[in-house]
Amino acid sequence: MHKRGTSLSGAATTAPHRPQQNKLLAALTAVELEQLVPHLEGFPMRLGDLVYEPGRQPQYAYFPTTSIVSLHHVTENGATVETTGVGNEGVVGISLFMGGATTSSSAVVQTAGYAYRIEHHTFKQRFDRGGHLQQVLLRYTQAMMTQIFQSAACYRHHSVEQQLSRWLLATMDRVVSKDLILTQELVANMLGVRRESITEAAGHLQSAGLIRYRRGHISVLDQTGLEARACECYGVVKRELARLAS
Amino acid sequence: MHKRGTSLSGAATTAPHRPQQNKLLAALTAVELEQLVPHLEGFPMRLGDLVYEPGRQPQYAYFPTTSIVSLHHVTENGATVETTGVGNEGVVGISLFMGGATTSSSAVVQTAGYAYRIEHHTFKQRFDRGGHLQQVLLRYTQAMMTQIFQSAACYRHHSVEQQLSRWLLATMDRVVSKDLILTQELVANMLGVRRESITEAAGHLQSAGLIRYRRGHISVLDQTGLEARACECYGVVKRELARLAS
DNA sequence: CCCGCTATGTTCGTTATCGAACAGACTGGC
DNA sequence: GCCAGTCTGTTCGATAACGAACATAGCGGG
Repeated sequence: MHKRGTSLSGAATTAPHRPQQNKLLAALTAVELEQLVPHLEGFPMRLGDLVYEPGRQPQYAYFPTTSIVSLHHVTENGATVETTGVGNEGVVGISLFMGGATTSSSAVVQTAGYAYRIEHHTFKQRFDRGGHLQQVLLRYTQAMMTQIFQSAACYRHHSVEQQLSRWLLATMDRVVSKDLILTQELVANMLGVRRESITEAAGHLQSAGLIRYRRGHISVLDQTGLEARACECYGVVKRELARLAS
Repeated sequence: MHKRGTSLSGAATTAPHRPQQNKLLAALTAVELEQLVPHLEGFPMRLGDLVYEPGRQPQYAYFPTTSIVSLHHVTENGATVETTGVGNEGVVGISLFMGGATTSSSAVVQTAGYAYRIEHHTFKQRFDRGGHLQQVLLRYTQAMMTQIFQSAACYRHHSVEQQLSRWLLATMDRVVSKDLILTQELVANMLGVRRESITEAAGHLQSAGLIRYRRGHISVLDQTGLEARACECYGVVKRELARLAS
């Protein structure tokens, strides 16, 4: 009586995660995706997990769906900066198909969630076939480069408060919830500034009514207002990502 | 005995410019290079020439031989930073094969000299054939990303004097002469700092006997000493370029 | 050979960020 | 319900880089 639905409908409604939640995978043709799916392994990403270590050959590429991974650069004396964040719009593991084997960056899970991962040989193999998959990946790589260009300019010329605003907005765009789970210390490491500078900047944004935060949480209250405080970098990167994704 | 070589050796010694002076072209197989040569056009690069304009579709890719091109990012209020320099180790026009069409950067000739250029359709076509050319270009792209990662960290964490040292060393590596033709104003734009800051830093380096400069010229006197003053970024990028070029 | 342009030098006060040190407050686990 | 550990708030002085204004000096074209 009930339950006459084929297994498909049941599966579709109950499946909590699908590869298509990642925009790069979603951009593939049906055929390509189908061929790739057997090699994709759902993988939980826990906050703080070290996905890539600089100088080591990575074994997998990761397509985040609900998680966010942060790519970092660490200087000799331990100071860090985020070079890019990767959410469901991208992939972690560019170097696997670019040919360099190792990366100079480390990759850390910044927001817990899910990702699909693929073994590096298979990944490279599929990339080398050319076609749409290659095109999608290269375009994304270029979008990533734009992000880094912009970040470099931003680090040089914009204030901590502007950068914080920008970073919060960019992170919001990658998650569903309006509540980000992270400490000020963590954000400080992302932006490569002191924790106190974040406290101060966040204080300003809060008294302006743009965000609200408590121990370990930050919520954006007024996205538009925050955009006005942020530097142009946010908009530039967002538009470029949209342009290259189309 | 020796010289049993034919006309080839003669041509090699008299030709003032050869595509092989560019390391990427030199890394190609003989066959690939031969197929590419008919499409390569020798091209003089004059100081200050605007090679690429942000947002415009470039018509050529450029393989510098003796020239240096600087990729810039310009912020809304006109402030600039160099994101990468491209000399004979690279190519200007990544976006042509990455698929994004336009670039967000502008490219300016920083040191006059020579380059070989190739029309963008042909370039893309050759790239899409895969093979060694593609591999070489992608590897270079990755090296370029490393440079930008490092620059971002550098802009955040290192002093103007360190950055100036680094930049001078990197530039020296790309030219034959020990005498760089550039003003302090120009260098300031590269590093995204005030001209006065460069005057000050250069003054220090000069009194330490590491460099010598006069109106429009800077010469490096003590490369090793300069490396000691520079931040790690110089060495990191140099090693990575070497690694990925091999 | 001189004039004007442009590059460099120098000064001043101002600002953002740093670095260190410590106080207070929240939260999760027992 | 308490305690330990961690996160946040606040202070202080130090410093690097900024912004503007002006002085000097070298170079190249007429």
